[in-house]
Amino acid sequence: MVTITDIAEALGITPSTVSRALAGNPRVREETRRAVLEAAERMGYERNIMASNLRRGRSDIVGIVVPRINREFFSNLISGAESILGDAGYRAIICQTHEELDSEIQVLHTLSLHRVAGVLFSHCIDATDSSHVLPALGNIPLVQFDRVFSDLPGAKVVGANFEGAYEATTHLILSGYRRIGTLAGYLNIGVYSDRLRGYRKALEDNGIPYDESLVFPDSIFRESGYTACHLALDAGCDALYSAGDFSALGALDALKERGISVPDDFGIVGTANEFFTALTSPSISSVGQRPYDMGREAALAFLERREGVTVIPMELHIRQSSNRNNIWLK
Amino acid sequence: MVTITDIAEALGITPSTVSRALAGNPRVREETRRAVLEAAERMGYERNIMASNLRRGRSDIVGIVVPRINREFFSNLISGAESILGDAGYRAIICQTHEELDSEIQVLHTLSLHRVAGVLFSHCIDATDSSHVLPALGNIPLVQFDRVFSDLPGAKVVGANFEGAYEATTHLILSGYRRIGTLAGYLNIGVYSDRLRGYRKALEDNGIPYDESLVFPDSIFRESGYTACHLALDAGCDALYSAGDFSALGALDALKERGISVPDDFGIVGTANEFFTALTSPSISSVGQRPYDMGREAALAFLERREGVTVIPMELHIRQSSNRNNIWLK
DNA sequence: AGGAGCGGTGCAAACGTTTGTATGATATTT
DNA sequence: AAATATCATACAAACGTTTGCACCGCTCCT
Repeated sequence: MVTITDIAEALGITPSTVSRALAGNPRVREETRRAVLEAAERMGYERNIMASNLRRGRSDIVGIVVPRINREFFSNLISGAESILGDAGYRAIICQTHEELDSEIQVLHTLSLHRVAGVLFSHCIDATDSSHVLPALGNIPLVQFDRVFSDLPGAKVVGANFEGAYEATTHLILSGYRRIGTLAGYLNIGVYSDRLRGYRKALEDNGIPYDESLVFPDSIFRESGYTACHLALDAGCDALYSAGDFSALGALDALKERGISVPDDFGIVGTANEFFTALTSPSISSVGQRPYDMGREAALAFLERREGVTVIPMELHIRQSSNRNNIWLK
Repeated sequence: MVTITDIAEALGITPSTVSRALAGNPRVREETRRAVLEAAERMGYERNIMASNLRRGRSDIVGIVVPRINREFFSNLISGAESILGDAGYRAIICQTHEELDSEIQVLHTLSLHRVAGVLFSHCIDATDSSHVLPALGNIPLVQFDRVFSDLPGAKVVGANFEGAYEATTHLILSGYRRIGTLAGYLNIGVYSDRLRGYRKALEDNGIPYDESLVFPDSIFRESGYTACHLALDAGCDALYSAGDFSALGALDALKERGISVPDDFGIVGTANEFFTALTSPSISSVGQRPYDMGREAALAFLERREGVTVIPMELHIRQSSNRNNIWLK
């Protein structure tokens, strides 16, 4: 392996000058700089990242922490973040917490030990408050996305959850559904409480009283969506706004089981715009979160050491599950 | 930050002894070792990974290189690998190539610069031969999985593609389909050529002549599957074994467009057992690859510095798209 | 009794980079 | 002309760990 010392010897100068030349430090003569770059190229020099990291006290790696990577939302978000980080000379190290708090703490701590340059982070469902984050992470720059703790420092990038849920619920109302429940997520998490607020506001703005008995919290998985949908049906619902797509899928399972026709007799809108929502029968309407853009924004927020909250608009994708009487499509 | 020097001073010994004690080196007295561990714990010592990496010339990070992370197969494989690597004290850095050769070379090179402890690797479609790998990667331990170059050193972990395709095709034959084509993948890639061989063998073992005009290569995406299925229909096919699930989905699109009833008049089996295959109407039969196990095996192969090929069995999941006359399910 | 073997520890040199400070040579000011 | 500023480079000390080698004291052998 060729080092800066080798280059220095070859040129009759010292490693420090080589280092500065390579770093683009203005305190080295242009002529010297060119000679160094030429020699480095010719000799096949490649900076020893580990030595550089040790000396500078931090690495060129950014940690991306997500609950799971096999979600359309998170995997696309990661791709978006990678595209920005890569251009800026950073590498991403992707970590899954599998929705487990212990794993989340562990992961943050490991990233901290690796002195990563920053962490892009979406916390797991099990994390009810942020008290574990800073102790595990130390003073490493933090950017939160999607599921954020508002009391933590650093930038936050979130979808327009309130507006998205508002739009989805309004859409159900305009489609003529009258008793609209919601498969709410975990209400201690901001994204889900925002969606619930949006749902509620949409009802109230349309003169429909908000009925807490039609709110089914903690249902974002297929199983819990299935169970909650049965309860919703028993409560007389004829539509559901679901804060997740997997729970919307579970609801569809329940409706099929009961032989209820969707969208004729029951409407559903999910959230996240997972790939599969377009494939089910009926296909599932869903409020999409533009994850790729969120990933890019999160990466930019890190690079620019941004503070404050960036909100990414959401988009309603109307499909069969809410397309009553075919009034929305074709 | 507390260092081994701090611990050494606190105990009146030298950093070298502390280092050896922490590493579990047998050349340090048991009593000393306990004292060091106790002091380390008490003082909140945490090894500086960057210094350790620099000195040892390698890191505790393992690179996992896949074409895309938003595939059920790859994301589950990653989870499997992570579970093993984590227990062994390694961290995974996940890299996507997005099926682009340039990106693949870049990624391997970056991992090499980071002196990762090893690389678990599945190459992209664009890579027609292995000539770029070793130059970019240097002498870092390599484990290939799924899409492997047989001429590269190191362990390989692959699904039983031949057997899987054989089973799927046999299943179609037993279902009474008579003119069975195949949506083959990129035949310069081992997994796909193996699947084609399995398909062919199954036909021949059942007295059906292999007809090259029913082989539609390069179709593993939804679009290419759609196009190829139209061609297959024109060629008189009444069934397709597809080497991918997305192409099977595309085939379903084409069949719906033509109003052909599946599975009554046409049978399909895909490959990979993507989540969505169970959700379409009709649901898509698929040969699954047990990605989680493959990930575990790949990680173990790295840890044990294994050589040679490990084959993971595949499983046929029979769903509606090939369940003619309801003979297989219910 | 003298030397060999061994268990436990210390010494010091790495690993390759970065960076504060010193140095020497010009250029600029008074 | 002397003092001062400016520029480009050199010097050397880090960063914290690991590890070959040296060393010391002890036991065991012949």
